[in-house]
Amino acid sequence: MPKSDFPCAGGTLSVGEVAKRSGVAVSTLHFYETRGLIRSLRTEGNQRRYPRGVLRRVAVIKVAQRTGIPLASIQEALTTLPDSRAPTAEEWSALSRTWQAELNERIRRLTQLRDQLDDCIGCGCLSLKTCPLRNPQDALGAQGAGARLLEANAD
Amino acid sequence: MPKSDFPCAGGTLSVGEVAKRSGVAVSTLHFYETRGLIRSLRTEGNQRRYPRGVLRRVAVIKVAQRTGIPLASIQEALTTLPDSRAPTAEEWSALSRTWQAELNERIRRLTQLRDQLDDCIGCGCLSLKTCPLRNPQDALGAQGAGARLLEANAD
DNA sequence: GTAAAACCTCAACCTTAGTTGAGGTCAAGC
DNA sequence: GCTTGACCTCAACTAAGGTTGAGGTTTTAC
Repeated sequence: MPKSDFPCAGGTLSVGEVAKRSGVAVSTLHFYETRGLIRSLRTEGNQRRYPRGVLRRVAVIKVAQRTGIPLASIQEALTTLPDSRAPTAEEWSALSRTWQAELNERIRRLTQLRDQLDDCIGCGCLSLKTCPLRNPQDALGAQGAGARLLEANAD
Repeated sequence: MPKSDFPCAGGTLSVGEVAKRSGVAVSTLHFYETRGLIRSLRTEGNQRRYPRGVLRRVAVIKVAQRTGIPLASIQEALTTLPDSRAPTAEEWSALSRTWQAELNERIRRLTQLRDQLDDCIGCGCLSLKTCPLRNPQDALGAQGAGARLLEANAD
C-alpha cells in the first residue's frame, strides 16, 4: 500500500500532496514549474519536495488567473517575491494591489463596453458610421487617435 | 495595376474590401466562414462576394468577442438572425440584450473578485484557511456546495 | 494580351494553458 | 523482497482563435 495522508518528512510536501491541498492537478504543478511559477527541491531519488509556502504561491497564482492575468505576467510579478524566506504580508499585499489595479482596468473597460451596448440597443444597429461601438475606419486609420475607447486595441 | 478602391459591381464586396472596411484580416474572414459566422456567394471564378450586411455582421462579431464570448457561442447567437433579408433593428437589439446580460455577469464576477482581493489586502495573506478568495478544500470537497462564489468554477 | 494584384484551397504553424500517455523509477507496507 | 501506488521525463495532443505559406487561378488595368 502507498503512503498515508500525512506530509512528507521534514515538513515538505510531495507533488501529490500539493495537488490535493491546492486543488491543482499534478500535471499542472509540473507545468507551472516549467514556466518558473514555482520551484522545488529534489530528493535523492529525484522526486519533487515543496516547502509549505508553495501552497500560498499556488493560491496566489489561481487568484491572479481569475482576474484574467496571463501566466507569464503572473510569473513576472512573482519574481518580486523573495526566494528563500517566506514573503511578508506587505509583500503579498503589494502584489494584490498591482493585480487589483489591473482588475479595475478590466472592469472599467467591460463596463464601458456594456454602457455602449446599452446605448446601441436604442439605435438597434451597431452602425458602422455612427455607433461608438464600431467605426473601423477610424480605428484603423487613426492608430491610437481616438478610437481606443474600446477594449479591442487596448491590450 | 490592380483594382481601384471602389466596390465590386452589383453592390457586393470582395473579401479584400470587407477586410479593409471591417478592419479584420482576409484570413480571419476565411476563418469565420469555416466557422459558420459569415457566408458568401461566389463569382463564376470562385471568388467570394459578400452582401453589404456582412460588415454589420462582422462588427457585431467583434463587439461580442470583446465581451469575452467565444466564437462558437457567437455563431449560435447569430443563427437567430435571418439569412436572406437584413435583420431588423429589433433583431439586432435582442442580440445586444443577450450579450449585455452576459457582460453584466462577467462584470459582477470580476467586481466580486476585486472586492475580495480588497479585503485580502487587509489580511495580506490569501490564507488557505480563512481567506474567502481561496479555500481549496471546500472548493474541492463540496463540488458545488458553497464554494462557487468565485469565477473559477463558475463557467 | 500581359503583368501584377487579388483571389483560391489546403496544410502547417502559432500561442496559452494545460492534459494524456508511454516507458521507466522510487518508496512504503506487508 | 516484492507489490503497488506515487513519482519521473518527454512527447504528443487538446481547444480557441487565428496566421503563414505553397502552389495555383482570377481580375483588372494598361
